Amino acid sequence: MSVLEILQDRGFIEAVTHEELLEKYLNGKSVSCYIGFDPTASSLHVGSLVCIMALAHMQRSGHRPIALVGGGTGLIGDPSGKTEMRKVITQDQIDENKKGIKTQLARFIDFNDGSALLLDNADWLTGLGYIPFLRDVGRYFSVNRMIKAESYKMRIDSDEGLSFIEFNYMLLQAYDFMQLSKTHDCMLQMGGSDQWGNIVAGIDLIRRTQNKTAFGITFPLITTSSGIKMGKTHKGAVWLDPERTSPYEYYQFWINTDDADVVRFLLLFTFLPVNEIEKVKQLEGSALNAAKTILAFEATCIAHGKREAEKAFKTSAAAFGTPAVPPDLMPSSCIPHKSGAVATDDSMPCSGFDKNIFVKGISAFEIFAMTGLSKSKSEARRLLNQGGGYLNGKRIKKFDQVLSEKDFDNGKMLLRAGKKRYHKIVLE
RNA sequence: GGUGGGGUUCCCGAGUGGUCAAAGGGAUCAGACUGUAAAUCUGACGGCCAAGCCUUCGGAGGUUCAAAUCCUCCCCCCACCA
Repeated sequence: MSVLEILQDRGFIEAVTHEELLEKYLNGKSVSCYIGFDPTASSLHVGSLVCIMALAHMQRSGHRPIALVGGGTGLIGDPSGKTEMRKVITQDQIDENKKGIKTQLARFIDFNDGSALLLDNADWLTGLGYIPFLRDVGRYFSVNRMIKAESYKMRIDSDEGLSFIEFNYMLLQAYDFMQLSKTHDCMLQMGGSDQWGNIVAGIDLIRRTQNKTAFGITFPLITTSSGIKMGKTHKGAVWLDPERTSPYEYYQFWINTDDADVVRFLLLFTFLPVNEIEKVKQLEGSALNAAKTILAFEATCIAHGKREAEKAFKTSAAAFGTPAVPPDLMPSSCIPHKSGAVATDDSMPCSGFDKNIFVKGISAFEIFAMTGLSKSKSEARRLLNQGGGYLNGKRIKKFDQVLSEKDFDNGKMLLRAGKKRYHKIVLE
């Protein structure tokens, strides 16, 4: 089965250029393909996961993925599909962010022995001379066509407008593609659907300058079925960096997937065989929870490793009850299928507090603010007043209920905000 | 450079001297219902030593008993013209 079919079956494909030729190109031999990553943040998040998984599939099919960090273009900011101008960031920040990105990509893609590459377009962009660039590259771009491009439309029409520096972004990305085609024989660029314009621009440039055919694939923008952009929660983005989003939170993010999204997400965000995932379609109602558990486990496993996935699984079992995962449901998953998994709370968010605080006694709302379950004391009061605070599973009746040593069991105390957010307190 | 229009709480967006911590919507959070689902309903939604106090309406001053609202200067954005 070809990669293209795999990607197709799994729902990665939004659009491709010259499909038949591409199919041939990919089947003939091992080729290179690239996706650009924006280094404006020090960590990738769930929103980039489709791209990352696509590269991983490419690698699994014997091709060589190239992750291109936009160290050069990051100094500009891609306006495609954006309503606002991107903040321009400094070189130092970019260098810093690049490191983080590589570490995270390495969990999904094997960079050993050149089987995948991480490149930075700063290497060839920052030294470009303006006049030569205009002459060699700029001449091939029609402004008439650019201003009609869908990706610029939003900005052209908006009040904010589009600055010239941003307008150039397309040329630079096209130049990247051309550069990679020359230096790494990389004739395939992939990206989110907002990248279509930029990708096609690169393909055109390669055709005009080298008379060669290059290819492009775009992925759909993944939204949840409620129409929200994938990967956002009350805390903001869901990061791939375990320091920013702990494996437990990551697991929780996935297990809270909408019913309607489970199959789609299993296909996109796990490597489980398509035919096994197909069976999930027959599940209804609460039976889907088992599928969500597998989704969460697999996704966590890929991003953070099996150990962390198991810890998150057990911790969730301790908090929410052990889920029944039928053995015949997606048997390829390495989730503990058999029941009897031990529920522990290893990876539950936890803080240690000085014992004296509880010897004296402390108001519940203060503790909620201190643990971060609530952002401020006001918020904590509100939460508790509305009956959203729980101590060891029992609702806290008054916002200033005093917590003391008596409330500890075996040296620990379990707080909960709302239905899902737990926090463990231990004495130091 | 000229002329006109703008910058409001997470976002959109009302508000043009007191009744404004600021309408409405979205997002978010909690409660009920549930399956750690969706939808729905209810409530909350700046901070704090909490029936009170403090800080917010681009920035800095000023007028006034009282300003997001009036005046002055500055910064930024947009449109049209050059």
